[in-house]
Amino acid sequence: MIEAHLAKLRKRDDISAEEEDAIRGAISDTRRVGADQILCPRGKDLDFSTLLIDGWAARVRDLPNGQRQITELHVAGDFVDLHSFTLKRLDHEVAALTPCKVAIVPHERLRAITEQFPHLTRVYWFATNLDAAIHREWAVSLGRRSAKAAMAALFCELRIRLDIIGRVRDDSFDFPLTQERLADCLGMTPVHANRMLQDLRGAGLIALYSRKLQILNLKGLEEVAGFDPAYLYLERKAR
Amino acid sequence: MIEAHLAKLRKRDDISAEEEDAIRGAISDTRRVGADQILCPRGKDLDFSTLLIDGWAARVRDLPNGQRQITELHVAGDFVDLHSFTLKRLDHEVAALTPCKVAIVPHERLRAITEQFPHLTRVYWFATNLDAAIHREWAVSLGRRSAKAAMAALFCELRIRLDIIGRVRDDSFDFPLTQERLADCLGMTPVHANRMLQDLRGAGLIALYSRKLQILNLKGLEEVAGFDPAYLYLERKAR
DNA sequence: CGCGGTGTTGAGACCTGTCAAGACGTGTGG
DNA sequence: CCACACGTCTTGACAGGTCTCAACACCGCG
Repeated sequence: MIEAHLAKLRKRDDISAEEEDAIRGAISDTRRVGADQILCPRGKDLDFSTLLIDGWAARVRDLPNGQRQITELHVAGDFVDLHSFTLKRLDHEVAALTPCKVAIVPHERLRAITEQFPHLTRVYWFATNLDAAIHREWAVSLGRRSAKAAMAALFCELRIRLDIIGRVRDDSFDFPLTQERLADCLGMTPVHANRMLQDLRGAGLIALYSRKLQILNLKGLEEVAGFDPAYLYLERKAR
Repeated sequence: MIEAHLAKLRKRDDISAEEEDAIRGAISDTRRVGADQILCPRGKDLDFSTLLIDGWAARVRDLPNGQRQITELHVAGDFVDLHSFTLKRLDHEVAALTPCKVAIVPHERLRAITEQFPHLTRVYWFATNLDAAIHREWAVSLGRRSAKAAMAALFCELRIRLDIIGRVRDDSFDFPLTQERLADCLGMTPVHANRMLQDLRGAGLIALYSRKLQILNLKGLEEVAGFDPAYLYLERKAR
């Protein structure tokens, strides 16, 4: 059930059998949440974190004027609000983009991990730092990449992250976002997202139909994006 | 010497005398770095982290085409690359914007803290999560705020962060960035940054001359920005 | 006094947003 | 089985925000 999570961790460091047991033991419960439901509310005091077992979720910031910015996408294996363990409350919502299955991990059990498993603590600390690295890359896209390049970069990132959890086949994977939500990731309007998508399709780089994304020319896509996966920290090291 | 750092930590949680000693003991060395020098290189394996004692620094991502995006500004008291402790290398540079004084903290001593001081570990984990929250807010600015609002939001953020370390007087503080670097924070061109600055000045919201920023109408500035300081986690809580 | 970095201003081009209409596709109910 | 409704995708025309290029002003410093 937490295979994707373990795969993600073990991509970057060794996790001992004892640590794996500690992780499994930290889960108190499992839940299902419908699409468009709020997984983690903004602002409220939280006493547990949420591990995404299956489905897609997003960190969402709603603005006073009705606009929204998605600051990160989450897929199976991601601890969508591990940072709430030290922050105690979130500055954003986490929303389910599809029906999701999640595991609940009480903060008291995370706290116990920090008392008893220093290495596992560092591994989870690393995981939140990886989220921050993804945020920085998105800032680069939002600030300095053209709309087309930003979209290409997002697709390159997702291909790697999904590949780690075994959800990519021949550079193809499920991509359940509507164009409107894709636009919310990239800080543009849905209309413009649509046009950029057409550009990428027209250039023979991708195909995206019925929520399946196929990368037809990975090298070309990475070139358009100016993509460098260094920020995903794909090397296995003692943390 | 690390008063600013302690003030920042104690704004969000209690730090015991013993923990304070551990922090002081973790510093191996102190250095001075000139303006425009690189404090922390990108990509290289690092075995120490850098605590900013005095001066301004920035996390910088350089793009192939010569553009740059600053993803966070750092002021005295900030651990500019605490995240390198678990990441082992950085996906960005940290550059000195002014002459800086820094303290060096070897990763082995941080590791010892994670083995011996679980609470202090959580406090530092929190600190990196706070950086991530700032990244998210910048993503909102870059993606969804107008150029003028984004600039206003940055000034609002800096006022609070600098106030925590006692560097604000009557809503005025040193602001040593050139307009070009300000533009690099906001993902715009220097010319446009200049015009937006004029807008804010013209509206009587701020004055910025000879590297001093004075906020003349804080309420108005916050309104223009749509500013909500929730993401700065200004409440003191057991982490 | 001259120089280089920085700040300011203008005109025009370009990218992206806005508004609006229509196409497509899927599920529902008659 | 068809008609319809709704969400989503697509397209066009135009507006507006931001960028580009260029020139000039300002200022601290050697």
